[in-house]
Amino acid sequence: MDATFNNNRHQFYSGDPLDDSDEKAPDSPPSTSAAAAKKGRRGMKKKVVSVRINGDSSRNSSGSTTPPPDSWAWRKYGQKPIKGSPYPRAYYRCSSSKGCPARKQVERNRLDPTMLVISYSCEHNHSGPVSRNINNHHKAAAVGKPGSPESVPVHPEPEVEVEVEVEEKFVDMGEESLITGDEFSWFGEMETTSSTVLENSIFSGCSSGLGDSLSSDVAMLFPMGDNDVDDSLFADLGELPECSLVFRHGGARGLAADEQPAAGQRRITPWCGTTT
DNA sequence: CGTATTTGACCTGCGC
DNA sequence: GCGCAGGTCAAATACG
Repeated sequence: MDATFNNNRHQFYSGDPLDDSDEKAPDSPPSTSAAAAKKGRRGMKKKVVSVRINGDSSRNSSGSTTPPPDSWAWRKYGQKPIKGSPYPRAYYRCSSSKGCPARKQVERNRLDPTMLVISYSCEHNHSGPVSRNINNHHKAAAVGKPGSPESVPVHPEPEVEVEVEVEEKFVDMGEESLITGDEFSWFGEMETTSSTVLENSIFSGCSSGLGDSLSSDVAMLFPMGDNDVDDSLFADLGELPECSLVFRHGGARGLAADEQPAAGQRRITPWCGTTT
């Protein structure tokens, strides 16, 4: 057993982190935490979006440490203070599906504490997540969500159309960059008048990730107008990159002709969703 | 009793 | 090669 003080942790890292990344998928490559961390958590694509929360729907958690409610279930698996940022970063894992490798990082904007920066990172390099179980907590938490994890590498495709106003920063954003999804369904609940979503340049890069279906991340900054979001979790979130696309609730502006789905309306697509 | 959340520790990756 | 930072996992605790 633990020769020293290393309990299961060592067995994970010391033994074969890659193998035990999630649930040990002999067939499937490491696609979750350990894998990402080893492969290149810093090199993996991630979508960063900043959204300003009005403060109405964010309080759904009754002041808990839960980010805006989305169609998926997220479970907090860790929190760490970021150097240089007065605010810590919270790490969430998708518990909607047992094999959902989707992860979410929530932090508070250093410059704008009222804004939440949510980074979505999901990498589906395998087509059979079924074998991948979540941690102990996930084993029971992964339920109650639509979509079959068996064929769905990630979350199901949401059909919630979120109107976001894109600022001039919208450039390389490919169709994949579109934020779609259930994930943003709460968007409409949050800021019905002025939801500002900042999309990091990374976002555009993520679009490629979708095409690759390997790994994509999205981060959203939620402006917490009040304090609905919980103070505990976002008590000290980090800041958002300067190069972020700003989406607005009400009409997409500055969208690329390609990106403009309708008259100023943008469809948010799940970076990692979809596939198929 | 079950589930979710929180804290601590360890490992990996990148930068200098 | 060493150090720093970030990220993830596991276990324990708390709440429903």
